[in-house]
Amino acid sequence: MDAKRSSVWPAIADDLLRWYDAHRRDLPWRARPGEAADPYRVWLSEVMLQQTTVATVRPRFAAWIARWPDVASLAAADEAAVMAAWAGLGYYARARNLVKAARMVVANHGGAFPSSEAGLRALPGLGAYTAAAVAAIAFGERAVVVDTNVERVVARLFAIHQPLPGARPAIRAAADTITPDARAGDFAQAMMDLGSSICTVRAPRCLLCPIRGACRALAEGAPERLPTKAAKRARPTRYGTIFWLERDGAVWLVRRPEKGLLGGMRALPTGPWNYEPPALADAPAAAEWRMLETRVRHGFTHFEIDLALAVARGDAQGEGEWWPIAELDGAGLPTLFAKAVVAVRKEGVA
DNA sequence: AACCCGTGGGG
DNA sequence: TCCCCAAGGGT
Repeated sequence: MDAKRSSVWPAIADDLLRWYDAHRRDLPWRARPGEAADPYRVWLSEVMLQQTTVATVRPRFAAWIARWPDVASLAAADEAAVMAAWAGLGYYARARNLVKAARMVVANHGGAFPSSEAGLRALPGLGAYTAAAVAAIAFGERAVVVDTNVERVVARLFAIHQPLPGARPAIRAAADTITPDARAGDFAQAMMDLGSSICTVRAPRCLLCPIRGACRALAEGAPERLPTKAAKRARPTRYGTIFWLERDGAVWLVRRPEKGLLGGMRALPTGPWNYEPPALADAPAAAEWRMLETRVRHGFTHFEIDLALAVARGDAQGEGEWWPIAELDGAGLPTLFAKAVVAVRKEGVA
């Protein structure tokens, strides 16, 4: 580890920080200039922003802070309530790890976040990026912060043509050479602001870029072609059945297994998800199931699912809970099942 | 080292 | 419509 190495290209950091001082975005989790950052807010925002857009996170961050304003309150929270509060944000392991990490901070660190990159990296849900980002932004440590924005900016700045993900080590090494000792957090956020507003994926606004003079990809003439990426695999379609079992104005909900897809989330029962057309296997009850006309299609990262909707009235078997249909909005269902609820409300159970 | 893990918006 | 993408992490 060479955590205290100064940048090789100080002029790049200087130009970028000057630009940042004039154009920085005003974001709810960002401390005002001169104010101390709150590690809890920095951490929470970084986790929410993992693979998730600023526009999506903005309102969710505010609601979360209103409910759990500090680590101690989150550590004391009921995990099911936390999972429900995360519903719709996706990548639900983030919510499970949020609770685990908060409890570790309280139990093992006296309620204060570790300030070193290595200490942060030991908490669940903090990988290389997030640990570096929190160390830099919340604690001012010099850390090499590489997210997808920084990858793009650096790949262009140094004209790294090797495809991702193979290019990651080279990109990180290059990022290290421009990371300054001072204002590490501002530098990281400046790189991300630059990537999101100037050095964009499709049509970079190079005329507005504060470091265009140093950009080798611009000199080569086609910065928008970098970074290059390995080809992606096709997304297969799977099929399955969602079961809507109703009794006395309530519907039968289950909790999905902790690990795997939508892990730990409240859900409608489903059968197995196969590459064949759906059947009534694994129904939560022996009842007179009726198939609705509407089907639910939903895309995940690596496959698409096409689900039939089976509805019935009757008693349930196994583990689960009756949930008042009128209060389903508060159940914290992932989007896939929220779509099913809309479909059932439209067609009715009869 | 691949693969798994959600969702909503933009072009 | 369809594809790509976003302040990635875990295994």
